[in-house]
Amino acid sequence: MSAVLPVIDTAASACCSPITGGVMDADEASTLAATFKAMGDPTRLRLLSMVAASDNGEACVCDLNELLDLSQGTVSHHLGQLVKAGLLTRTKRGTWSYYALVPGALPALADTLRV
Amino acid sequence: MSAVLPVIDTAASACCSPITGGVMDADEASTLAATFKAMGDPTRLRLLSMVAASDNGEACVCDLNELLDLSQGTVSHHLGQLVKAGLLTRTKRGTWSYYALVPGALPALADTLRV
DNA sequence: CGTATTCATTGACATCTGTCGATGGATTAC
DNA sequence: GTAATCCATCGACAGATGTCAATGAATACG
Repeated sequence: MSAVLPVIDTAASACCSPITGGVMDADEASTLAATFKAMGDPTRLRLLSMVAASDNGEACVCDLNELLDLSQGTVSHHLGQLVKAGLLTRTKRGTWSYYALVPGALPALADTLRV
Repeated sequence: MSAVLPVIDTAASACCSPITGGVMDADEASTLAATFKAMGDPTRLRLLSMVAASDNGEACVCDLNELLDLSQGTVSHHLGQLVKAGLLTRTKRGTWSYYALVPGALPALADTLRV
């Protein structure tokens, strides 16, 4: 039987060659580095964990904003970064914006760190 | 005799609570973010892969410097960042500095990304 | 309608970061 | 000892980044 590979077509999925799988070329390194860079900020890491921990796996900015001692504009900026990095999705319902983890994005990133 | 210092209190060893394991507090987020930040640069990612791919799992700056189109000072700077982040070790033998992966550092980081 | 709420975007600002060239210390080779 | 090699560190600089306050667009509510 052949293995079925779930295809996740995000920025995160593009960086799947493990770090320890030989010398990386510049392009691959840039792509993967962009994702790690998005996670290289405490606020964004907390946002990720808050989204992951919220009910239904999604949270709106109003909830996130209260827990962080930052202006609304700053939080929105960080959320935008995470979306751009392919780690979060944004869904607008009415006045609210709901953010959720991109399925498989974090595990795909974890795979690049496997030995 | 000098005192024995067996404790490796690096950033990598401290970040073991998974991102999806509940809302992270600020301290934990800062510690983990520092490690991801160190990996958020293409050059440093390439350096990691080059060290991992080299014989005996270690490489000297002279080798690394040739493959990257950067000045020696810049490469040394990046290597210092990776050491500071707890991802590489530095061993000086004679005139040469050899860098190697900190055992378990990358897998520990991968664990923080598990769902 | 008008007002309030939610949130992305903009402009401004201080700080951090990546890069280089130069310097200097340590070690090896002659 | 002198010269050469290896490499960390320093000073400088342009560009990126995190933050805020203010603005504006879209929607909901009266």
